[in-house]
Amino acid sequence: MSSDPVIVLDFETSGHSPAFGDRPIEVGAVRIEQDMIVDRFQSLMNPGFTISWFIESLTGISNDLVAAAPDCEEVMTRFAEWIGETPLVAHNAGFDRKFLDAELARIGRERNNPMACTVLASHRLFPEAQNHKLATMVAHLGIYTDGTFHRALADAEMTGHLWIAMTDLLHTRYGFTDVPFSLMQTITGMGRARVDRFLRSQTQSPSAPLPQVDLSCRY
DNA sequence: TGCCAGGCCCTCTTTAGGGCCTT
Repeated sequence: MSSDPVIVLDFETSGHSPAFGDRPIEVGAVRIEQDMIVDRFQSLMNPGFTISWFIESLTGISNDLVAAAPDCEEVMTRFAEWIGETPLVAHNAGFDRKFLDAELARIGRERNNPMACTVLASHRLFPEAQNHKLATMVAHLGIYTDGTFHRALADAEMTGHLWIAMTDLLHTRYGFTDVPFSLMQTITGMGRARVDRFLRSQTQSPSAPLPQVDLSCRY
C-alpha cells in the first residue's frame, strides 16, 4: 500500500481565537511517509504575554516554561521551513489552521499546503465511535498512548497514528492499494451517508476519476 | 482580570438551531 507523505501538526494555544489575541504556546508535528512516522518537530514558544491558569492546568505548560522559550516568530520561521509544501493534517483542522495562518502572516508568509481534518474523516470512516474526540479515537482504535494529552507532540503523534489507521482501513476494508491525500479530502468533502457507497464503487472501478467535490470552504 | 470563536454535522432542516471539536 502507498500513501502520500503528510505532516500531522498540533498547536497548544493560549485560547480559542487568534482574532481575540490568542497565540500558540507550543507546536508539535510528525512527518508520515509510507504509514510510518519518519521525522518530528516540537517547540515551546513565548507568546509575549501571561497565559491563563486554565491553560497552564490543561496543558501543564507553565508561564515559566514559555518565558524561557524562543518567541513565536522564531519558532514559526523554523516550522514553516520544516513543513515546506507538504500536505497537512490536524485533529479539528479548522482550529490549527486559524493559528497557523495567523502566525505565518505575522512573519510575512502564506500557507499553500492543503489540509485535511481527522475529526471530519473519523466521522465518515468510524461512525460507530462514541464520539470523535482525540482521546476517544485513541481508545477506540487501540492507539498507543503513554497517557499524555494536551501536549503538542504527543497529540500530533496520536493523530498521526489515527491518520495511519484511516489509510489502513481504506486498504483493508475497501481494497485501496493507493491512498492519495486527495482521496481523504474527497471523503471529508462529501456527506457521511455517501461515503461507504462511494468507497465501494471506487473499489469496483479503481481507475475511475474521483468525483468533483467543492472544497472551497474546506481548507 | 476575565472575557472571547467558528466551521462542521445532524435533524424535529434548508427562511434554523443545537451540539461537537479544538485550547
